[in-house]
Amino acid sequence: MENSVFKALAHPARRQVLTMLRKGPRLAGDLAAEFEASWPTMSRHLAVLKDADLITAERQGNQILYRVNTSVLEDAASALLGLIGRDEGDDQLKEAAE
Amino acid sequence: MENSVFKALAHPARRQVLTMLRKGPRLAGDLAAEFEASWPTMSRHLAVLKDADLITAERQGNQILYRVNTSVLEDAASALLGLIGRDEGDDQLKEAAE
DNA sequence: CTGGCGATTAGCATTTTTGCTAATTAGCAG
DNA sequence: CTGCTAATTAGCAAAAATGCTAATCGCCAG
Repeated sequence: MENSVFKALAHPARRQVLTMLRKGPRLAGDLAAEFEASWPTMSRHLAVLKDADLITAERQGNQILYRVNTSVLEDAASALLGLIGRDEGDDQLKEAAE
Repeated sequence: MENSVFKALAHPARRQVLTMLRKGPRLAGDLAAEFEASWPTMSRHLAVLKDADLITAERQGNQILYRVNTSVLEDAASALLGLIGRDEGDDQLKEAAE
């Protein structure tokens, strides 16, 4: 679960996909067009992201619309912040507490 | 170099090392003792973390003391939050793509 | 039904990561 | 120096990730 998220984030192309989805949902082909990699390669990157629940896919007739799943991204960021030394001992924290 | 950070975070054992370092610096052997993996394996995980600048090593006579580098961890968390398309509040970061 | 487009799946080769044992380095004590 | 402990590096094999081309699936127009 959490593991697949960080694994998914490990590849630059996949992080870039998330960056592209930041401004809003986009079609698979639209995303693939912006990469050097072949279409099937991008398709697999998208599958990895979907597997990690970082994005969701929605069919729109002929094409497929992807959108970012912000809550999972937030959880990951939270987990990282939780790794930063505080006096408490829980590895799951919800608030950035700034 | 963001890339090496996320790559380093991709392995559960390495995230667990960071968790252990959260409460304070620890000796390499002390860390290795808490894992099932062999000592050399842990040594390499530590090397990966050090490569990503997520931890720093300091010799203490016979042993080596590791401590977490919170700023890099913060940067990574920031990068993740930056991937979220929310336009309220904190938006200060360099990009995580590439 | 057929053709075409969007996208994924299959299958394969290459590279990277992981994890082990054995060998080595580094420091300290005598 | 020798011996001992702490930790890393070397070298290898197994597993996983990456990326390609070719084949396939899903959907819609005609």
